Amino acid sequence: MVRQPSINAQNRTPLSTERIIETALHIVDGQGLGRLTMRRLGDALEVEAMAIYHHLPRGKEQLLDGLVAHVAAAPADTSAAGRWQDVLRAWAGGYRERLLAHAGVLPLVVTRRNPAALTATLASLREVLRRGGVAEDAAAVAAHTLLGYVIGHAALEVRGTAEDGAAARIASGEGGEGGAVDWDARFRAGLGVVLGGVR
Amino acid sequence: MVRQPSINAQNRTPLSTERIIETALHIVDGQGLGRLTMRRLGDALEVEAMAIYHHLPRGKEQLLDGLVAHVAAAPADTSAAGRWQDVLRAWAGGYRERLLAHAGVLPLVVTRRNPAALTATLASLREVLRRGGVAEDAAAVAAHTLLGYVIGHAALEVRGTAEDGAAARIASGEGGEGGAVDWDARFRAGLGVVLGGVR
DNA sequence: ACCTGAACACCGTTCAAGT
DNA sequence: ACCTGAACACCGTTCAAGT
Repeated sequence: MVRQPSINAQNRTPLSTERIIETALHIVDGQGLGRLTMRRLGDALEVEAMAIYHHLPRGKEQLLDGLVAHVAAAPADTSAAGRWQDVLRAWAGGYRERLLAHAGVLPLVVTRRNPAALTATLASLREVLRRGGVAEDAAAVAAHTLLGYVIGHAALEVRGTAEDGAAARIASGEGGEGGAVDWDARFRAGLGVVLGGVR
Repeated sequence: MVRQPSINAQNRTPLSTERIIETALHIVDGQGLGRLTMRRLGDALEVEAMAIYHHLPRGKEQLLDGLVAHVAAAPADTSAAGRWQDVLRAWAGGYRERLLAHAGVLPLVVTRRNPAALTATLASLREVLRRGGVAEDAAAVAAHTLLGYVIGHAALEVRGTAEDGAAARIASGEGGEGGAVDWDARFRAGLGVVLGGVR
């Protein structure tokens, strides 16, 4: 493939941190985290890989931090009307979908990268509970428990537990649609367990 | 460093899958997942990196699968006496410690690798609940919820949320030992929320 | 200021060869 | 059967150079 750098360089929309992160997320969603390399990212941006370092001086580390921030920082609506149970149920559903849509970054969310992303989310959950009348200590525990559950459940879900499906099929005979786990229903049920346990 | 291959090769305990996995886990625990390379693992085993492929034909993929199996496959004691709540509380405490002791492999547990490891653990939780008199459907939900919570909480804990500690310090004034989060207490409290929600 | 191109020190893995 | 050594196709990153 032949390039015409000087011509392309002028007609291209310039590089930006925003565009780099979004392109990287697109690669991870489409091909997996293992195929996200600086060189491939450069190709997708129609730029030499080394140009990325001008916008992200800390290199790939900073790129991965940006991905985590982009998917894990999704706070609950602290000004929403209604019971806190409903507000948190709605948040949890959205957050789960977000994590599943970008399952490739889940391992990064779990690693130490980018403390701020999850902390903002955690603070919003605590705020919803406090405004709903839950005591300070119980709110801190519940916020942590809820976020832990949502992340942990998403992790189990992503792994796709084929054997779990097989076990359910054996236990339930031939009823239903063939024994496949209904993840939506199971998530909602587990969410009920968690929210129902908050005092 | 000069080697004497023929002499060393004879005096060394031979390579085995067991020894390879354990040495790899030692590297991950001590230096982090990012520093686990086939060449470094070979050095630690006092062997050329390529010798590992003779025991793990699928290479690094198989090595990582082995690490997950080694830490994530820790089923509950299905024949334990006492209330199921106490059995599961004990299991959860042990499993959490296991995950925290090998925090470097948590990202691997979260990824698709090795479905069998978590499935065996999940089945044991369901069995404890069923023997305790919980209905089939509720047991499946509770097992999933519990495992999800323990993994998710461990993930939050590993990230060490420094900002969370700062927020708690502001909210609580100068009481206690300086406002640091008591992770043990928080884990137990969250566990109470989850177990208390099971019908 | 923004991007390129060559170079460096690594990776995982294959493959022929040794014992 | 078990291990070695060279080789291949990649990595992330630095650095001098171009515009």
